[in-house]
Amino acid sequence: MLFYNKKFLILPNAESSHMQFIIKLIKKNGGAIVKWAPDVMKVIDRSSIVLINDSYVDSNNKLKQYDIFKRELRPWLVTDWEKVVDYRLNCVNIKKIHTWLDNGNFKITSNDLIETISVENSGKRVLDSQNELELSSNKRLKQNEMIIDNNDNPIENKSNSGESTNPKRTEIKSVTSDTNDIRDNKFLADALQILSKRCGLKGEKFRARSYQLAADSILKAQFAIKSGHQAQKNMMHIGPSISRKIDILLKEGTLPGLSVKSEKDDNIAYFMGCHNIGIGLAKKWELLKIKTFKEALEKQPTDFQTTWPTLFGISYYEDWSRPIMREECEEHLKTVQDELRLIDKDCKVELQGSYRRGAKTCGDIDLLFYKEGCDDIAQLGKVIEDLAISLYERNYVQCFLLSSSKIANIFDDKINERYKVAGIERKYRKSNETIKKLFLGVKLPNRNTDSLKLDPKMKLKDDDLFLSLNSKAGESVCRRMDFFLSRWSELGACRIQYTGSTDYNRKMKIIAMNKSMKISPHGLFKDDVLLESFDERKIFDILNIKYVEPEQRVNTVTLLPDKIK
DNA sequence: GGGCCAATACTG
DNA sequence: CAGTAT
DNA sequence: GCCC
Repeated sequence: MLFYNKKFLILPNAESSHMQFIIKLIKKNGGAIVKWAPDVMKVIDRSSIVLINDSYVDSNNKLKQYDIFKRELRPWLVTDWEKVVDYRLNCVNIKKIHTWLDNGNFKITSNDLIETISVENSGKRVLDSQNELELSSNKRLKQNEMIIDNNDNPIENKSNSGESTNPKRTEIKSVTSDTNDIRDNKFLADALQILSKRCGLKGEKFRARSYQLAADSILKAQFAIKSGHQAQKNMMHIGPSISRKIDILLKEGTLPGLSVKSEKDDNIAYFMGCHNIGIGLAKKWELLKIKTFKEALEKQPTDFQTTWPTLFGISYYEDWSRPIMREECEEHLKTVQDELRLIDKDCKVELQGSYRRGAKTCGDIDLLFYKEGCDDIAQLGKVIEDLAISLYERNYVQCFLLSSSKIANIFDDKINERYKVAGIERKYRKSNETIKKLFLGVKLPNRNTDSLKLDPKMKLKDDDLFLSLNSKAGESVCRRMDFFLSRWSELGACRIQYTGSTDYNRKMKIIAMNKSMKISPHGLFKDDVLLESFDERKIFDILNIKYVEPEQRVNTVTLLPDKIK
């Protein structure tokens, strides 16, 4: 067992078939492959070995073609790569595997070590493990954890007599692992996630959700999964079908057709990457053999003639799928705050969404506006409308995705310009007078962005570039910003809603339902009687959920009770 | 077999 | 109402 | 696809 007790990471990715071959060699000789996933830094240590693809190593054992190397890294993992550099982990050419095997001797000399260059001098970055990394875009996949007091579950609700111990807890401990590694669970979860995505593209959203929930509970499992039966017995969201698939995955290492990519799925995914294009339109266009937005405009102009936000969705397709560093979010907040002070000095604004959950990168910027003592949404609506218009005139707001008659007055020109470029007729629709929220595209003035690379899957096709307003290298990137309003009396409920995550909110709502209550941004209700809406903590209290800070309200890997059987 | 989070805004 | 968004 |  040449590689016994050794952990290997493969970079920039381990997806090629040659890499699969090497992985098999390593495993056969007792080594462990660390999956290059968002939580990778929790798994590896200083003795871990980083194997770098030969194509990126030159004859002097230095990294070469660094740009391409970085591009091959999943974009949301670039910061983890920086940590590899910071930690000075041992990096060697992956070819060394063969040398070691040939010599029957595992040894790294200083000559073998690859020189890693420092990536960015962002000295303020903290090496904590509590980071949340998210994909951008509105249809993002998330995999994280949420902590809800486990004294709340339907079973206890039915018989809320004696205090019960949690049988699941002890059971987990008794199933402790043997030879398998808990980290191998990640492999199963990854496979299920691919299936989830695939179902999502087909529009089978509940099936997709099932796979996602199954993947999440596998990720949170405290023991190594050794069989489908074991998983089904001990965990939520794993039924007969997924149980069978787990067995196949454990035995064969893959599932039939798992890695087969379909062009159809790719096309649908391409369209759905655009704001305002959902599964319905995407499928329709795919059915019509449409491959690009250009073709869609030609063949289906009616799908655009009133929905001008779609045109901006195409125009900013790439910019809007780039992750945003949280530091940039803070700059945006400041910009908005400065302008807000001029319009209504009593109105307050704060960041919500993934920023408030402590994410290092965010998909968009969610801002919540409120004013002490003010429950008048119409009044607040006017404030954010004026605010957005001022910011538009100052060239900070680039576009609106919701409108009002007042906004239409100043913004119609830009809409018409887009229609002209798109080459289709616009059909007008009447605008509303009042506003309750706004969706915007915004840009910081002359800011040299951005260390965060665009996911190659999110590139506009060449045929669609004629509509692009995306930033070029070195230019400021357009970001999606949402304005939401809260009545003063409902601030707590609103903060819960807009802080999320979506999955956290879902579970919270299920808990409320199980107590015959309901929760919305307007508050926590029982029989339509308001129980609480102002105080975030009180809402948690009444629901009998332990209050957790936003950082812990990330999704799915939950402390809700597991299946009790 | 029915439901899978709730509420709200906007359009065809 | 169905679809897309938050 | 899973849960009730």
